[in-house]
Amino acid sequence: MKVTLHEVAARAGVSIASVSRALNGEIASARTIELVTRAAAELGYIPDQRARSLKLGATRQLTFAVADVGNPVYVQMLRAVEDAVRESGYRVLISSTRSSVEAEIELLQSLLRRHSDGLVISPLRVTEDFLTALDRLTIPAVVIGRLPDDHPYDIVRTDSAAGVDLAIDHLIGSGRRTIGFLNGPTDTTPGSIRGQAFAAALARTELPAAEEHRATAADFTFADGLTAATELLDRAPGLDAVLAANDLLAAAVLHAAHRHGLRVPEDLAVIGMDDSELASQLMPTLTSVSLGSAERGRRAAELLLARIADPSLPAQQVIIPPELIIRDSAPS
Amino acid sequence: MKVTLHEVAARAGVSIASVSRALNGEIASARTIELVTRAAAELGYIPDQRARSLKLGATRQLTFAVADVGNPVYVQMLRAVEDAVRESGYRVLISSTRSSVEAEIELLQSLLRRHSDGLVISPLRVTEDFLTALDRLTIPAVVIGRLPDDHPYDIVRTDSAAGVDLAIDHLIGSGRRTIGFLNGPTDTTPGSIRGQAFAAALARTELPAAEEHRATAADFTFADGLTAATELLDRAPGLDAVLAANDLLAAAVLHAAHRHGLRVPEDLAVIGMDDSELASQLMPTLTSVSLGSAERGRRAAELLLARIADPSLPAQQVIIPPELIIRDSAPS
DNA sequence: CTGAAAGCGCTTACAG
DNA sequence: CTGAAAGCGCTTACAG
Repeated sequence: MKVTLHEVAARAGVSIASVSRALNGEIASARTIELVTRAAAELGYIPDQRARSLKLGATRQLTFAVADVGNPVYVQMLRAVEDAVRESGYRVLISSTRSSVEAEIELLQSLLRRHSDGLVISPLRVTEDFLTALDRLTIPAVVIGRLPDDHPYDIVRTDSAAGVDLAIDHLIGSGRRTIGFLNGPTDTTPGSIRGQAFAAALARTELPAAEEHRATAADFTFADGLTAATELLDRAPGLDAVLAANDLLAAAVLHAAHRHGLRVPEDLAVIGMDDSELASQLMPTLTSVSLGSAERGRRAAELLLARIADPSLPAQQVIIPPELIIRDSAPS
Repeated sequence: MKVTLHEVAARAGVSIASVSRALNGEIASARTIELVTRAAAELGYIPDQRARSLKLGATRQLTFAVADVGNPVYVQMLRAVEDAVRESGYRVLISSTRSSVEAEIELLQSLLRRHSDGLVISPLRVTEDFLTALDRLTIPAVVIGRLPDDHPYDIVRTDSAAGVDLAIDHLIGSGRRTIGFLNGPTDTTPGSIRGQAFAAALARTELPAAEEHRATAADFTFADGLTAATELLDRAPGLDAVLAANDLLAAAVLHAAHRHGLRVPEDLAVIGMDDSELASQLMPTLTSVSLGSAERGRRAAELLLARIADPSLPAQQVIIPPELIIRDSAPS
């Protein structure tokens, strides 16, 4: 038997308007508050979110869209988002888009149904269709990543090119001379940026920058990384270091190296990117470029809350600097 | 500028009732359908989920509550739940309860606000308060795990005791004689069951079953596992195998073994439980007891959908048998 | 087949 | 301070 405002009002002997006011801290007499509070408690009244939301125009739900729940980098982001948002009484809806633009666009369309008050999205591929769908959105969105300049969204991103530089400098500094790169798909934002950054970093040095020192995995996953890493080590036996575009790909390099009889870090130094929890779980522990995933999550959530509070705010761009976390796979 | 039924009705020159019927495939003339469909398309009309939900009593949202988004076992469960539910047009809301009973109870209470039509929950600790909150729920819930017998919920669980047996038999079969156990907190359901199963399994054999061969991590995490595993190997240097209560703890054993100068599997065989994605990412790859997490997720989602469709269904209990997945950390 | 009306459960001007 | 009423955007008996 459902208990609504009416039941509480009847029990308290007041109108439903008074119940609503008393419960929401609006103006009400002490006596009303007393009666209503007791009646509500006795009946175990809980306001219906949907009705409230319909009336108020806000759902108190935020959506956080990630490309792949299996990628550990999102774990920290998600926790940070939840923490930043908890105080404000929002619930966080996680949506896993499976690295598919279609799924992302579908999500954006479903958001038009107004089940969320805001969106934090970390798109892997920024296509025209994606941008169109994003522009159609009727709720605020914060993008973790990059967007063409003419799209006025709040953006939180890292400087992964600088991150690549940190990694390369570290490898060179520790005496490595033939550095390979295992990238993810280059039609993704991170794949494209990191790939270019790697080429640029090598170009600044005297080091060999052969095409066969680079490989591209079909996706940013361990399984695809394993295939590509095996190929890479087959093809370029002279490598003494490999930078991988994320930690899952780096884990794959560790495995491929082992199969090729290479010791890490003695024969081959390996560096990942993301500094996810996986980095310390691997063996040897993984030197990784932290791209501030927790920080990005936190800042994105804050920007979103700020924009929900005041939609007229100018769009902001926050850049989180990368940091090299040195562990055993590529020591000093 | 918001477009509602009224705008579509005005443009199509019909009543809002007709718009609703035409759009929902209710009875309507071909001409009305034609007019309405076009008007809706031209205006980019998207029905408001909240209003629909309020009227219909259903939100088309399901909640999936996991203890820790950082635990890779939930990745497969989540994917399976999403897949099983996709066809039915439900959105899956992931809630991360951070291994805290309080957070779980808070979640159950928030569910009373009716933002979800159903819940799949995998509780770590089944306390009285938890059960009370579960019983108060006004929407169907499916539990992944165990519950006292007198609670008539749909349950999907594995037989982790049988899983422990598989692991022990495998270790004995491959010549191990001094088997340690790294458990998670024993006040959790899995911790308690797996701990007892380990004791029982050893009791059936001739093997030594000393108290100092067992250790308990403060939580089912890598970090807590590392502390406990290090202690265990310090205290019991004679072990030739360790079974860990999940894959994260097993990863910790791998690290602790390395620090103790033990080779895996030569000096120490290691087996995990869950057969999560982490198992093949570790090095050596981890032999692990699959507890059918994807299957549990899928079955739980199916039970939930069935119960939403027909709340009068008798409560079911589904048991997924475990399976040993042999990899390098404990080969045949 | 169609429209006017009621109602899902709330919140909030508006009178009093 | 309080209550009656309107309305958020839908769906669906009920007449016609």
